[in-house]
Amino acid sequence: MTVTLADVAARARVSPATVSRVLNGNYPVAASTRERVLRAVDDLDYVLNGPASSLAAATSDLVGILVNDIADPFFGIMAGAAQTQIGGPGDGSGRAGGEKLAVICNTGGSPERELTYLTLLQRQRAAAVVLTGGAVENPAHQAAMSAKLAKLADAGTRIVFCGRPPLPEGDALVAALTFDNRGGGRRLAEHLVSLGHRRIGYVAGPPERTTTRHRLEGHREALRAAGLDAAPAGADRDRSSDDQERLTVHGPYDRRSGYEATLELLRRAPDVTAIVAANDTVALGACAAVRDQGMRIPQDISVAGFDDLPFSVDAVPALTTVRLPLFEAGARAGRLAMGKENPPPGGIATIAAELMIRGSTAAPRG
Amino acid sequence: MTVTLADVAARARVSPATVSRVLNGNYPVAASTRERVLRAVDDLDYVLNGPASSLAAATSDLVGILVNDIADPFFGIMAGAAQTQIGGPGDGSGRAGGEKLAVICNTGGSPERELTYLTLLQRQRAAAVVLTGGAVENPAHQAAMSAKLAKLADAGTRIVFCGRPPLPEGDALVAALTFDNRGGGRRLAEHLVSLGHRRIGYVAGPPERTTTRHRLEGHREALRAAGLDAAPAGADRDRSSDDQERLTVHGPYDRRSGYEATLELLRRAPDVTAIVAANDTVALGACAAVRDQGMRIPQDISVAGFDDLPFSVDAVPALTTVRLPLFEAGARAGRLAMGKENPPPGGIATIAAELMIRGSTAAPRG
DNA sequence: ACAGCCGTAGCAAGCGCTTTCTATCGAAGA
DNA sequence: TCTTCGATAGAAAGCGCTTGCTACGGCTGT
Repeated sequence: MTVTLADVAARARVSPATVSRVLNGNYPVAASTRERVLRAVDDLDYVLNGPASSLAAATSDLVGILVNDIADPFFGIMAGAAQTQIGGPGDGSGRAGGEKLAVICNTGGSPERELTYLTLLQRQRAAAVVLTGGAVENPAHQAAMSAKLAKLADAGTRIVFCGRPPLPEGDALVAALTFDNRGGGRRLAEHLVSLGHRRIGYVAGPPERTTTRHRLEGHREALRAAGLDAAPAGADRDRSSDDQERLTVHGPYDRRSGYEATLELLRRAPDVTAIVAANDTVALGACAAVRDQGMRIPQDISVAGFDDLPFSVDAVPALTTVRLPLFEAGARAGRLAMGKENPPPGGIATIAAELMIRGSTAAPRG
Repeated sequence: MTVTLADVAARARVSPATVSRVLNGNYPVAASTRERVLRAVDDLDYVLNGPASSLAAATSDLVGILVNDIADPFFGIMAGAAQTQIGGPGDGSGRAGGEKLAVICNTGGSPERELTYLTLLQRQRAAAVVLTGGAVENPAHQAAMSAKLAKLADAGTRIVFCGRPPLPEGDALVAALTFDNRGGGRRLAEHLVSLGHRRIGYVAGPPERTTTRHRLEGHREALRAAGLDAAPAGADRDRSSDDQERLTVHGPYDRRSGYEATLELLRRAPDVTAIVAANDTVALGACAAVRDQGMRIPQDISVAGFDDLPFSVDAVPALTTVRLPLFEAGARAGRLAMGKENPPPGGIATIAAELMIRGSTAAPRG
């Protein structure tokens, strides 16, 4: 029924070994022979049997890309970019050059699913794995991840982190590209402070994620540097951090959560003059909430986001945010996964975040 | 080095066949034996060799999901939804129930890459393939796709279309879920007409895509029904379709194209009172262009989109659009791919599109 | 003119798993 | 008590491909 290597070999009047070598191009084959084989492949419409090939060669051409939420452009952009570097141009039949199959795995942010996908990829003897986005800061899970990744690396799978800090004991990893979330958070807060804001609300992501923590840390760093971590006049100095807590509301990285958290924030601290959101999607929700409360942006309250997703510039007013070069980072991660690019010195590179000042932030009134 | 089935068998003091049967759970194995095997699997940290398994069983647990642009939430949402139905909960090791590996393949809208990915999936003996989004209307490519899909189907791969019309000779397909783009386009135009608009610009997608054509056809259908396909007073009746052409500008489905096409449209026909965009992303660009021309939405000009992506409700003013149940459709496609759900009668189901009237459309002035 | 090589092609042994067919054991039926 | 059958387990034959090693010419060098 299906055409096998042997069929091609028979038609080309050569041995299966020769056909294999023509297809893999890693062994000298006379030009005339090669041509004959290629013609036979074409005539028979032969398609390599991937599993058989992977089994015999002990490696596969699968590259896994793990994302937290593929419906979120933040991940979509990175994954798409990575894929451009992975799925080669392809020649249709036979096996092309460095052509690999990039597979995007949607963990939904769940640690279990993350591990499950890693096992699935391990089972497939994946050539590489790219882990994108923030990690969950749970010691047990991190340990499990480390162990799993070590096993993958042992089996020859290349590991690349993209926009994700390397694991504490980042032994076996090939490369890590991490975003300067802390620096971005800091610069954003500095911007607001310099505009004159003193009470700044923060709509944060889920507390257990590294991304959330880093952005928030940068934010608070800036406030502290500006002497703004103190509680309002008259309050006990020791309560300053409590106050910061009050100005921070956590929730998932989605629009709805941004809306609700902002409402909650406005209830808790009606005197905030600016709101920083965990990311642009959340910021959109925050904007909606602010407006629904009858306030104008930025006249009554400033709002800022993070990531600079494509839609952010089209928000009205355009969203002040921190630009992360998602496409570039994803592409680079893809190249690293393919071994097309050398890992950065030390295995880890920090990618700069650029402050984009737009219309949604302004000096507070008065 | 790596643990194999045989190692597990040795440790559990059973034959490899028994281990295989325990893992696959499709053959009676005494409870005590099963337990012993499972313990051995655990002790040795055994992970099934996917390629070997696929080779022997002649099927794999890969399910391919083809998308045009994974950075676009339109596809991200569908793909993510499909994946929720495909990647089972997973039990970590061994082989879980209906657990499959969903792989998202980003074609970038390129016909060649689409075929390449199909070949790659064929090579992997994928269990199913889900094709999402509009197809390119090129006879040669469609023929190639038909042939490829027929071959895949022959090999036992299930084929599901999601938001994509079935191929002309849709023989081997299992199921097709198509969006009522035409109906949506029609209702949207009817809405604008009923508001009193007479000159409606259309910022369309790439001309060769089915989605583009269907939406545009629906649009023009409604205009025709309203007697608006005629050229402006005084013009030759025969030129009416020329006029429609003038009111239509094609471009890629992205924000930037929406911006530029709108500028072009405004130049060509400064008298339009409403602009319908190919989709929400394009609509955002259109809004920006309109505003940059110093016009207000909807007072000076109405703007509408298509898809109802999450950010659309947050645009200012909120975008009138046509809601497509992307998540539901994606999930259903996933279920169909898994064989968890029966295909619709006739193999093809049309999914309704709902008009969402929001603030970006209003009656024209005067 | 002969040994030694280089350039090619073939042989055959797996890669690790699934599955058909066969064997075995104990209990139930005659 | 002996046969029959159901429930389990094992033996072994591949699945289709890769690759180390061998084989075979024709060249080159002496």
